[in-house]
Amino acid sequence: MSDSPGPLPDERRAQVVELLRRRGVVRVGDLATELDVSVITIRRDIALLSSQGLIRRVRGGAVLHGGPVADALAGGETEDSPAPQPGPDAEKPQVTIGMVVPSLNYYWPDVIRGVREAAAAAGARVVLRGATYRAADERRHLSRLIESAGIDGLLVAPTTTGDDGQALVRWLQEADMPMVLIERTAASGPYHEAMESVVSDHALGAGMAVRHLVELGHRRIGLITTVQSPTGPHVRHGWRQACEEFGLPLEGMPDVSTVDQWHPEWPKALESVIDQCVASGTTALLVHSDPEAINLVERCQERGIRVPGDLAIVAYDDEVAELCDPPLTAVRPPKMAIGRAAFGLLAARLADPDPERPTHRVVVEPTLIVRSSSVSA
Amino acid sequence: MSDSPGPLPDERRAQVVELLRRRGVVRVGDLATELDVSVITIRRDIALLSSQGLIRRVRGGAVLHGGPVADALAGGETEDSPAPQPGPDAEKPQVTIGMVVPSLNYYWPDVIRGVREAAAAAGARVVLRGATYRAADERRHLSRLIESAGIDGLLVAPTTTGDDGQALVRWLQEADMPMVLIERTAASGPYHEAMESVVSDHALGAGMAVRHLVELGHRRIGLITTVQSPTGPHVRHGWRQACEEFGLPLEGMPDVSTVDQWHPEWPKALESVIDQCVASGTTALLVHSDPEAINLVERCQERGIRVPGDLAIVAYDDEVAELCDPPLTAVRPPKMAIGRAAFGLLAARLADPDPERPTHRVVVEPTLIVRSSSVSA
DNA sequence: TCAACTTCGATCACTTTCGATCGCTACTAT
DNA sequence: ATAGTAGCGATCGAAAGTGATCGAAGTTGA
Repeated sequence: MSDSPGPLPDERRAQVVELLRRRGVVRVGDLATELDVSVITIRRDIALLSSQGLIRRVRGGAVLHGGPVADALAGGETEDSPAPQPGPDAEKPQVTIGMVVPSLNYYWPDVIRGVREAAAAAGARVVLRGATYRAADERRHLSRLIESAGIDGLLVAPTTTGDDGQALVRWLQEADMPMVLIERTAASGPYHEAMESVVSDHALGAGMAVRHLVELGHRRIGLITTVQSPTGPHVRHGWRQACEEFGLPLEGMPDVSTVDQWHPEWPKALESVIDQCVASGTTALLVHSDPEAINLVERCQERGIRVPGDLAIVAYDDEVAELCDPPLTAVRPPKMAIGRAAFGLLAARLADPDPERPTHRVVVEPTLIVRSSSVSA
Repeated sequence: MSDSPGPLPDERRAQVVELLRRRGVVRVGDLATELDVSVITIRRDIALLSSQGLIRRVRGGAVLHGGPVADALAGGETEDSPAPQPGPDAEKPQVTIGMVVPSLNYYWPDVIRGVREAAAAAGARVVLRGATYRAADERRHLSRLIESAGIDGLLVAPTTTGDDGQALVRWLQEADMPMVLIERTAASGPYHEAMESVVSDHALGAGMAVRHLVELGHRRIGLITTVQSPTGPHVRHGWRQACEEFGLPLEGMPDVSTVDQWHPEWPKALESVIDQCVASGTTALLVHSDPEAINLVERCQERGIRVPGDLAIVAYDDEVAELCDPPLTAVRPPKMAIGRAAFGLLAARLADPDPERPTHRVVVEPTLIVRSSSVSA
């Protein structure tokens, strides 16, 4: 060894990478001579750098990832000379998740953001498809995803009701692909084991709304949901349970599953609902979902019914509740947390070597956002 | 050391950083000579500066973040030479979890193993305390853990029933420390929001047992649990639900919550239970938990009642079910998965910068293990 | 197919570097 | 004046890095 000390080990390794970047190919013997160390040291350096995904080791030396030699040999990577991955782990192949949601509007963008955020943090890729709340359409998207190369698992919010929905669920159960249901539940197998799922606790959310209204002194609290909403039954269950817990009257209270605001019958349904509130002395109403709640508030004002003075309103979903005048108190499902938890659950299953990993179901809690439609100024 | 005092410690450290900025790489020996201090002083300086994220320590010296060496090796960082993080903490301190379980026997060792395994994978430390199924004892352990230095979060399976249990839960809710309940649930806050928890789906487990027995042709299925078991009510709920789903008779069927096998009244209770089975024509029995199931099988054999020929038995917990003769079919809660999921949930909360992260609850599915006590040879 | 040559990696010995521990000194607060 | 604390340096065992050797494996040419 020469009089002056050579470079530090990491400094030398950086030189190896730099020389390789310049030349595209390097030889062990050449580097040993240039850097004034033994060939075994250079071999060890190259082995380490390769294991870190920084260069590609070949016999006698190394080549640059993305350089002409590596490109010509693309696809012929070995386990101790892998192709570089953008993820944090050079040797870990990138996981690809297929995701099918019933809509790319309204509720779902925040769930999707949660999934993407968690996937980005984990170095995974997400292939997203938006369907249309119809089982047949959903199945078409799912078939294409499953049949396409490279999908490791599925995040899916399938239609589960009706004959078509039940058939879709059975088809999913037989798909033999890791999957997590989002905001849906289903059972499978001879003992009705549940499928893995991540859901909001809508019953608890509705219960929060009822408790909030009871705290404000209300005792006649009604419920409006829209037909065909998968969330509706859970909201109704929670509303009923909480009313029973407080001994509130259910008999004669508005308990309506109505058409949604796009339906031609909506204006009549809206009048009927308000009439029922007036007739029954209802002083507070939980409405799923936001757009219907906003319409209801506007129509009340037109009829001289003050909100919240005469009728306190709590909306559900908190998508656009804030835009109402007055801004609506609302129950907000934890959409981004749902997305993150769904990705996490699927990733845990994909990463778990145990083929008999038990099914996990995750329930995430909504938040009550108190605004002006339930509390007086 | 020269006559005049050297620079102040922080002054010297600033010089280290400045020299590093100029040169890109520095050696410990060189700096020690230049700054007229020992190499150990420079090593300590470099260690401190690295922990502050200002420089990157390598063997023999340091390199500049963003300098040529660091850039060339980017992506190849090791755990003791991490890339600088935007977070407040360049060298993430080890997370320490306190864990209090009601017993270090029977059910809990596998849960503890699950926690330890997940903690080891995450580089976290677990401080374990075994209590005695008494709220006062549990509270004593918890107080000591909370008051001790360095506990970041709690995994706890507290007594939740009785006045003492409810007081313990309220005390936990006010503790202002991240925690996850294991195999327990509790609500808190003005809207009865749930505390974070990881539980086995014992109702589903009981339902699996009933389905299994129905598949074997049984229609008169009884239930035996032991008083004061936190699992018992969930098992009973699932048994009832599944019986109702299949339209099985509940009236007149054994539905007993008995003393456990250590109780002096156990032999009489056992006789009574078997008498009820004979009198009611019960052909199958779900028994929580294993030791009582084994005792029951033995006593049946003594009375000439064949298992499973005359009475099919499914045990619950699968701790020692296999040791029976015949080996018992049993429902096995997912204990290690529970431990892993509990640690994961707490770790996710500790890692999440969002102070309003919603509460997550995880439900994990048991497994039915079919052995000889329910199927004929 | 086989021999010759090149390359690789395991093993061992040696050197360098690191960090825990302990003792000492200087400084500060009481 | 004294106790406590911070900073420093020496010592020593542990860990990391390096080089030599040798058998094994891969490549090439006849």
